[in-house]
Amino acid sequence: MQRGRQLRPGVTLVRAGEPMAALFVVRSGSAKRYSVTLGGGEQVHGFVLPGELVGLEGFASGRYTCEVSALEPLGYCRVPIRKLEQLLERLPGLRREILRLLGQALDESQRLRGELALSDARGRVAHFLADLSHRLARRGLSPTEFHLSMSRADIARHLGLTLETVSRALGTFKREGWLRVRARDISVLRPDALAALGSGIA
Amino acid sequence: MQRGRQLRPGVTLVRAGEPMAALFVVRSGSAKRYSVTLGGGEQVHGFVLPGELVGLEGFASGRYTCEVSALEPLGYCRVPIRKLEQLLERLPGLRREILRLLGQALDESQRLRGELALSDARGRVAHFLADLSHRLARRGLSPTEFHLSMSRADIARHLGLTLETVSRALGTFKREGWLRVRARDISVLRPDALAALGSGIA
DNA sequence: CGTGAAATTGAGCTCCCTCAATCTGAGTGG
DNA sequence: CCACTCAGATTGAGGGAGCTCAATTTCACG
Repeated sequence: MQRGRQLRPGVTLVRAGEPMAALFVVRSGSAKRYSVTLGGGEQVHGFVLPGELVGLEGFASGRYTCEVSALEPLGYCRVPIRKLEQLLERLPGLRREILRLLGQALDESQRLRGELALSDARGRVAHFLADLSHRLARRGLSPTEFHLSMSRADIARHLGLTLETVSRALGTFKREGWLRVRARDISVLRPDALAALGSGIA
Repeated sequence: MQRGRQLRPGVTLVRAGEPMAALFVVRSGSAKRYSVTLGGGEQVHGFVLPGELVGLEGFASGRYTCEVSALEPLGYCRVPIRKLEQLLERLPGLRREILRLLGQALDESQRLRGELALSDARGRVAHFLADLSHRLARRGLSPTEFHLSMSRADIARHLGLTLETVSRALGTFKREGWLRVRARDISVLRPDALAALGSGIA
């Protein structure tokens, strides 16, 4: 396990198609996971927060299948696959842990897919914020006051919307008194309302 | 590995919330993966074809997170987790294989999510058919002549559409000469056109 | 300040959803 | 053999959510 590495905003951590030589654990900052479509557009798969893993999809073919690039200064650790396999040989607990992490990623991805299928625009944005809030809280950060490291366009491409629609949804939440929005700084005033809307209570 | 088991249409193979005691390999027939929303609706995650695995998401928490029920008479094998862990202890190849399978499931789920985010109704239906065709072909079945074991409503709930829209999309494809549709029997006449539309060439 | 990118806001239009009627086909009983 | 039934699928009409295009406005950075 190699640690203490650092990346500047905009720099790419892994590229689609590269052989998967390592997993990465994000320590600080945030990153964007995306792939480039045939038309040249970006398909945003999600955002990586501190404490989360990068590169798991690579197990499928031995190559990464999407790009991950830093949105903020990104601190991370690198876990070489060779090293990981050696450890898996000896440590049954780690075996279970890596299976758990993969299962979690899978479950989460499916839940996100369901969200897309069921919710309308406002529901998706609400869910996005509620999810972000939840993940920040798990890392001991404030679930109600945070900074969006990604643009409205990134959020839109992640949620299958346009950036205008994302902006309007935020505007609605603001008007309803659920949020305070100042550019990319968010204050959540009514987490319950967001969570409800984001869970398909709509 | 216990084999030769059989299930009747409509019967449930695993239930959400049950402890994950085993993985399942489908041998014949097909199944629907879904979960029940708070409102009582079905959220269809996908369909399981012969040769595919059921239960992988269970690694996340040790419990299954969605229901899987047979659409047709379903032949399957049961792989107890205890047994699997014993084998993982001794067989490095199997360790890599299970990681590969989980990675594949994750990658596929993310690709599906992207599809939902990018495509319009016809694109989603085209992608659904192209994907089905591809998966059948991998199992040595005909990629151009097949039977849909799921209802239009199931397809719709899977794609985040209404059943009417699915029906209309199929109608369009038929009118354009891309498909022959007779109830649930599909003949693909222009696989290229479907694949193109389903890949976001739209 | 000044400049350019990002975000907000507005107006019109399109695609899909909603609601409703019709059609098809498989299973049942007379 | 045929009428009946009922679920699933198709088709039609109308309305609304979100996309497109375009004009400001706000914000970050020099």
